Amino acid sequence: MIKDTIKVACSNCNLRELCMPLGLSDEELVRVDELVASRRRIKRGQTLFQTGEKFSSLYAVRTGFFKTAVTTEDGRDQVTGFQMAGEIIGLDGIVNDHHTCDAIALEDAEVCIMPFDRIEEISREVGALQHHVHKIMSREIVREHGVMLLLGSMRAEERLAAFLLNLVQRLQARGFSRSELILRMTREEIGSYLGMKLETVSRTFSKFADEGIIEVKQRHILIQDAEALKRLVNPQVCH
Amino acid sequence: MIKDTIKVACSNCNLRELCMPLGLSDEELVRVDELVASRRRIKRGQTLFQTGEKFSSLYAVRTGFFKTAVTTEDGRDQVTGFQMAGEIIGLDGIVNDHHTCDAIALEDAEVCIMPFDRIEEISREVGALQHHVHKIMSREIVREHGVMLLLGSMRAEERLAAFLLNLVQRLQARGFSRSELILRMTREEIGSYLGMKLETVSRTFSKFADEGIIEVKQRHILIQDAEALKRLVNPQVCH
DNA sequence: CGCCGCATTGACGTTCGTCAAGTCTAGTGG
DNA sequence: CCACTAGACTTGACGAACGTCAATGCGGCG
Repeated sequence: MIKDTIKVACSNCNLRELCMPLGLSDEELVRVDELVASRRRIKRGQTLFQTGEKFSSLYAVRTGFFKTAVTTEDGRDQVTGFQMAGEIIGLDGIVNDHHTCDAIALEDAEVCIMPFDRIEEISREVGALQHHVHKIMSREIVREHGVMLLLGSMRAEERLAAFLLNLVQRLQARGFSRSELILRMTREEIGSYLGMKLETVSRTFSKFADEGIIEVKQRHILIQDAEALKRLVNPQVCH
Repeated sequence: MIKDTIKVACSNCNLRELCMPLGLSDEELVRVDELVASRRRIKRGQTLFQTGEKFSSLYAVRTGFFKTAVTTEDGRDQVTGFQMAGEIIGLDGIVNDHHTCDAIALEDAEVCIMPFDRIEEISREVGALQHHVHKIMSREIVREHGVMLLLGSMRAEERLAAFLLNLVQRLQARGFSRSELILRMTREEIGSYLGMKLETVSRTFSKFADEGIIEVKQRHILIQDAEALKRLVNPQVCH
C-alpha cells in the first residue's frame, strides 16, 4: 500500500496563523518548516489513526473534516470532537505512546504530518513553538471542559444550540458564512457527541425549524435567529 | 493578607514519582528542584484560583483534595475533576493566560507552586521534563475523553460505579485500601461531576448497598464486591 | 441542647430513549 | 435516463429513567 504523501512548507501555508505561532523570526521559520515531514490524503470514511495504534505524530488538518471517537469494550462509542482546517489531531497519543481514540475523515481530507519527536526537538530551540504547543493542549482541555458542562448540565435544546453556535463560529473564523453551514456528520454522530439519540437530534432540529430559529434541509442549515440560539444556551441572560 | 508559603525541594519529596519524571541525572535533578518556587496551604472551602484570575503557575497537590469546576453565566456549574496528592492543577490557564475554572480545596490542603515560565525554561534544557509536561497534559485530555464517554453514554448506575472504581484505583496507587474510601465531596458535587442530581446519587448508593455491592455510611464507603461494580461499567463483558 | 448542612426517601412529572413505520436523497447499475 | 436500493432522516406512540419537590432523618458543632 502506497501512502499518498507530499513534501511541503508551513511558512507560506495559508493556514499558518491557525496552527502555527505568530511573530517568528526568519531563522525560526526555517526551523519550524522542518516540523511537517509530509502530508497525507485520507478518503472519506477512512481512519487517520485508530485506538491502540502506535503514536508517532500530531496531525494538522489542511482540508476536510474529521471526527474523533472513543469506544468502550462493549461496543458503545462516544464522539469526542469534530476537527476542521487548522486544528490539531492526535494529542491523546502522547501519554501512553499509543492512540486512545479513532480519528475518521468525514469527507476527503488532507493532513500535515508532524512527527512528535521533531516537535519536541524544535520546541526546545524555539520558545514560541514550545509555548504554542502548550497552548494547543490547554485549549483542548478547556474545550473538553465545555463539553463536560454541556453533557452534564444542559438539556437537548441547549446542547444542540450550543453545538450549532460553536460550529458556525469556527467556520466563520475560517471565512465562511456566519449563518449558513453544511453538516459533515450524521445525526447519529451529532447525537453521540452531544449525548443524545439521533431521533432526539432530529426532533430538536425540527422544533427549531418550527420556531423559525433555523431552516433545515437535510445537512444544510440556515441560521435565521442566532440570538434565539444564544438565549437557549444561556436561558437566564436576556440580550 | 499573608500567604502561607514554604521553601522546598522535589528531589527528596515522597510524591516525586507521581508528579516528576523518572531517571533524571543529578544535575537535571538540581534544575528541576528550581521548579517549585514555594508551597501554599489552602483551608477547606478556600479557592486555589478562580475563573478569570491571571494564570501564572501550575500547582502540584501535596496533601488534601481539590475539585475544579466551570460555571456558566447563568449560574449553573459543572465539576470537571477531583484532584488528589501528586496531581497537577491549572492546565486550563495556559491557553488564554487566565484561568477558566475554579479550584477549591475540599479539605485542608497544601500545593507546590510551579511558575509556568520557569517550567517552560527548564523544559527547554531538560528533555525528560519537557516530555513529562506533554504527558501530563495528554493524560488530562484522555481523562476528559473518559468523562465525556461516561456523561454521553452511560446510565446513572454505570456512572457511579465507574466513579467509585476510578477513585479507589487512584487511592490504591497512593497506598490506601482498595476496598475502603472516604468521600471528600458532597453528593451534590459527585452529581455535578457525573451529570446527575444529588438525589439520584443518593438513591444509586442505596441501591448498591441493597444489592450488597457496597456499604455506605455517610461519606464512608466500603466496596464489598468490586467485580459487580466492574460488570456494571461494562455490561456485556462477564468476568 | 438545638441548629444547620448534608443525606435519604417517597410521590409525581418531564424529558428523552425505544421501537416502529414511513420518507427522502444520493448513488448505482441496467 | 430512470428505476432501484441503501443509508440517512423524520415522525409518532409509548415507556423508562431520571429530575423535581417535599418531608424527614442524621450527625457534627457551637
